[in-house]
Amino acid sequence: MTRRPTIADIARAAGVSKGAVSYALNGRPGVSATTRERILAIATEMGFVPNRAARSLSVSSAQTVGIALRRPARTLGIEPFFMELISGMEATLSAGSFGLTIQIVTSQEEELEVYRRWWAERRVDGVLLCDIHVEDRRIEVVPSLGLPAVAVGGPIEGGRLAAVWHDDQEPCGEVLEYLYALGHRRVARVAGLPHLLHTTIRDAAFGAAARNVGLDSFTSIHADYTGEQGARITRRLLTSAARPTAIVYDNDVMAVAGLGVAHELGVAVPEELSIVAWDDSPLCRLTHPTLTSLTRDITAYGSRCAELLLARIGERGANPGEPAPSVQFLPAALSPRGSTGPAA
Amino acid sequence: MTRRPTIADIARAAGVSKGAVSYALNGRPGVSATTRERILAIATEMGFVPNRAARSLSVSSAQTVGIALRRPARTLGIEPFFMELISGMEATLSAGSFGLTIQIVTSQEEELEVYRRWWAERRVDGVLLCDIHVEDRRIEVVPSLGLPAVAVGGPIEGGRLAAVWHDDQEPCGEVLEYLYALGHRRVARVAGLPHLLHTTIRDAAFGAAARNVGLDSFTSIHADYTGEQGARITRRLLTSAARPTAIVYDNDVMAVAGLGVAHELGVAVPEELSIVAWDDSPLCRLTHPTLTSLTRDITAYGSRCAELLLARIGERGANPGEPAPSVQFLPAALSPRGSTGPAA
DNA sequence: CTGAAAGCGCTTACAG
DNA sequence: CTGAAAGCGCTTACAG
Repeated sequence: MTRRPTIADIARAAGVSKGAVSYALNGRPGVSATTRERILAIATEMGFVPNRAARSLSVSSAQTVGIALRRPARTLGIEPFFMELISGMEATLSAGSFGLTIQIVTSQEEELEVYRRWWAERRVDGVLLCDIHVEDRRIEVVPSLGLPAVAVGGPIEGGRLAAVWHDDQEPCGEVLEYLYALGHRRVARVAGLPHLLHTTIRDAAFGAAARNVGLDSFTSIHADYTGEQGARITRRLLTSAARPTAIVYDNDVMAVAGLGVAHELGVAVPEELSIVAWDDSPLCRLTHPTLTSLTRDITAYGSRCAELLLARIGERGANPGEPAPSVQFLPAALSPRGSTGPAA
Repeated sequence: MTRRPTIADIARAAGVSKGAVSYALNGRPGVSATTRERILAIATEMGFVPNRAARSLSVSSAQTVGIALRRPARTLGIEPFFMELISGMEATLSAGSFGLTIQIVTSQEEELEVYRRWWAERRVDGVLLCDIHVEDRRIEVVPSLGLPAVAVGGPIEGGRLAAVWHDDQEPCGEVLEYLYALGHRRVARVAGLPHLLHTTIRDAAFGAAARNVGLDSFTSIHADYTGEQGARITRRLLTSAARPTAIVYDNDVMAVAGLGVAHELGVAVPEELSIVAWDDSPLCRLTHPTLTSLTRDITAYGSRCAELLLARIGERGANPGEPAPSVQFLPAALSPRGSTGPAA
């Protein structure tokens, strides 16, 4: 195995300067068409691939985007959401020949530390922020580092942090109208973590939709997205005096757990209980009955987030005063399946 | 936001050469204890963080490990396995201040292309290989590139590719003995993809165990790990003439789908059918009844793989002739839960 | 259009 | 123990 060819080798072989090789390789003016051709031919023949570190050092850009996932290891795997999101991001990143570097963290403090280090080391050019909280230090800290960033979810007040988000008002209305039409009047919701921005947005949207539709009762109980809490809360709901006839869950995992509890208690789905999962995933088609869900294209969502981040990186420092862009994505749509039916 | 401090800035402030700063920062001989202290103090005061690209260019190491995942986007998310594995890898990598870069690919050709590019660009120092096939070009190609690599799973014949694997004979025996003790005589297995090394190893191990235990019948049907196929095959098994009284699944997703089919067909679990899932995951505790599974600590497994890879990277070129290490991990252990019981 | 040179921010022999 | 210098492999003004 011999040493990898460098632009110096190509320059020598072509009888030109290293600068000329660089211009030719990068498709910039500065070399004639004929020498460009010749240089390119020699480069491919030698199997030349530019050294990333050298390039990064020169242009001071890492050609890499980072994502820090703050989830306990045991729950990280089970939600299909993240892998789908990452897969979508990665597709557009690698199309732009950007890499994706990933780190698991356990606290917000650690997460911010990772960002500071990554940015100081110039290891990444930008980051994607997940699970925005209502009071989220990242909203202030990350922009103030000068680190380009895009929040997955929003909208975000303040305008310094770019975000990709989607309207929840419409899908919340769609779900409750659908359940109402099926005759449901007592609906419960097993919600996500109360300090997540995204949960509070749904809290408001569902509240408004419940009033519009005219349900007799609509209660949200906050949980942590795990199967354990999904099961426990469902058990409580199904054994309560005024048992709901339909339950909406803020993620697929809790919905599947809820279905399990219905089986356990001998409550027939959908005859005695209708179940709706927010965020469709293959999980929702694994069960019997299959779960009615709110579908969004998470892969495409991830792609959109990555696109915006690349754009932000590209225009870095261009318009420092302007508010950060806030991009709206398609709202979720209802996919009716076997777990919903007429109220008993 | 001013320019980040470099070793030149520190050298100037400390009144020493850049070399001295580098020695001090890296804890190498070449500076006295007192100057070292002084340099370190100044560095921390200035908030110095070394530029990765510059370091990489000098030492020609990227301090990064890569992993290419070859799964269709729609199935990637649902198996908790990968996220848990990645989480475990990432923990030991970041402890060694290595980064993890990830890319999704769709074919083996593309995967090899990614490795070639990563290595040529010196973007990674090594890679982790997943889903080893029976006839796998990577086993030959990757070592011949000179790219340090560790296979997740094995053992691998040939000895040029390091691997971390675990014995499947013992857990296969444990499962079938357990089912036999419960009175099961006709057992079926919904297996993984037949061209995966890991599937063929289980094929052999289960076959041997079935003979040892003395089952009346044991048949393996190969599938692709998706819920769809898990469901379809289960439906076929449960409607066949000599219906099995127990089914073992090669992953959690197919097992959950199989349970759904049992519900659909009105086959009571575990009264009329026992179900065992290989690879315990939170998924297995989401259902009712909960699934008896073969448990292994995937996070720890990922850590072990990363450790071996870091060791391989460290000893790069040290013993070119020697066969690659083959590290054995703990075998899976049976976790009995609600989905198994006495045969009808 | 082309070439020679400096620079990115580190590390590491090599002399004193 | 310490300093001055070269080098890693690129990019990019700056002269011709």
